[in-house]
Amino acid sequence: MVLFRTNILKCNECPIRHRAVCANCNDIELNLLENIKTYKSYSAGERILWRGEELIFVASVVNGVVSLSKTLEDGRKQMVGLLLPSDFIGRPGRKEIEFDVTATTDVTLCCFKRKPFEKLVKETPAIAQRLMELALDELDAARDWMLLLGRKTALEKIATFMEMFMRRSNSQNPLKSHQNIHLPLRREEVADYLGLTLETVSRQLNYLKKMEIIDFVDRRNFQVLNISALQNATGDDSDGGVIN
Amino acid sequence: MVLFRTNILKCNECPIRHRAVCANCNDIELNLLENIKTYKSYSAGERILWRGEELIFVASVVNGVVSLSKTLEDGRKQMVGLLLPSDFIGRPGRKEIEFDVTATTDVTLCCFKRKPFEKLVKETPAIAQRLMELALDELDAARDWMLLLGRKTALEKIATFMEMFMRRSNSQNPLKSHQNIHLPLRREEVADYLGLTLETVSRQLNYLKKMEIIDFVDRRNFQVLNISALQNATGDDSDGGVIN
DNA sequence: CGCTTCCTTGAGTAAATTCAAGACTTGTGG
DNA sequence: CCACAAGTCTTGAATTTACTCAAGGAAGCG
Repeated sequence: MVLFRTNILKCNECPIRHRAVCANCNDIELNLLENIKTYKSYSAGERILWRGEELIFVASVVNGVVSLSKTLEDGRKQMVGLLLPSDFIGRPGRKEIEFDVTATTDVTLCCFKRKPFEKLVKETPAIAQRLMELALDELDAARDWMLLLGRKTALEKIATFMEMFMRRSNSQNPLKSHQNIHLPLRREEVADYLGLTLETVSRQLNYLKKMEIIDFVDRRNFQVLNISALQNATGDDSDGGVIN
Repeated sequence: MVLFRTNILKCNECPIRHRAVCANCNDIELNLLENIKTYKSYSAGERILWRGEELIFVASVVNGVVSLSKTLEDGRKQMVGLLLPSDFIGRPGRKEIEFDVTATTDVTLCCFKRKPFEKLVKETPAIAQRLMELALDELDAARDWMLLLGRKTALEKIATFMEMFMRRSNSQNPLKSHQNIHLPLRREEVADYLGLTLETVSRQLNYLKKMEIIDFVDRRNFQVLNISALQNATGDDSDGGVIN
């Protein structure tokens, strides 16, 4: 399952140092984490954990994209989480997870054995608090996702998805058009994210292209040509939910 | 907005004492909560909080049902949370909420002013830990809900919903048929929960009746006549997700 | 009783799916 | 370097599912 062990970075040099579960830690607390961490790498498509499997480790995503998904008995699949670098896998007090965890791209994880980590959480409020923040952020995201799955049209789903990737992919200049956006998912994975079929995803993406709202560089790389048209197509309130 | 102030119960006599945010508290901690709590009541249909509104209090649901919902600009609505007695409204570190909070039935809340409550949370690990558990339970529920919204058929959605209410409504004898199940939602609210129209909800409920899987006592009260047929109709794994 | 709200049912429609075929990409071995 | 295979994506046609629109019936409330 584990392909190779990546060279382990010093926490201080870690790209996710200030966003991951360790974000609020001081140098002493960081050392405690450093002592129990190991890196594991997975190649694209590899299964990291199966639903129901006992969690022997918890982990932060260092790089790559990880998907969480659930499947019905006849194989219909729904993605229920998309983890980017600094996101966390595993929760305090949970011995197992009730979804599959898959490496969508090549992935490196910063892993902690569950039991020593949970001991550390109990003794370290900075970690406990950060875990809480991460869980609440996921809950917020899950609720927006539920609105999308339950009530948006295929076009609105695609537009929402592209708009989200636009914002996430370049957090420095979030609203500049014609920037390259890398899409780390195949059409089928986008479909599983949005509750659509891959054919519908393809059709709607090509519709947005025909409308000159987006353009393809290649299958996995896009540009947004018309940001406000894209945002209008999401179906969300034009103010993005901000009041006043 | 607030209709009347219910007589305030002693925490020790409170029906949600052992499931709510105070579940892990000892008598001393309970006293601290008791000193800052007030009760508020709302009648069915009343709005408790608007999206974006500043949270001046957080609360436990003492009795009644509270719904959390999001709305698109053209009015399409999706329920994103259904809170029953002992569930909690408001999260540590969150000044506002990004959904509407509505009393679905007559409701009594046990309210705490946000700032004193957050101070108490910081000083009381038992409360902080219980809040974490409640948030993680909600996250698990949200992920099952996403699978339902994204991938289940109308019939599977309805069956899943009824099966959930069956389990929740009588936790003593969870799997006995012909028990009365009270449904605290109107057809339109069920539709908003499931991402359907109210007509489709009505049709599928009557289909389950025609199949003699459920029976109506009246509009709001049902019996499950055939539990295994209902569970088969949910589309979920027959083992309920438990792996050895 | 009469009004309002809620629910049911039917007919026609629209949206997304399914099925099918073919084109483009990428990687591999000759 | 090319040929071929596997994987991925696009596009079209037919179908299905759930929605919309419409009407009427039942229940709850003053």
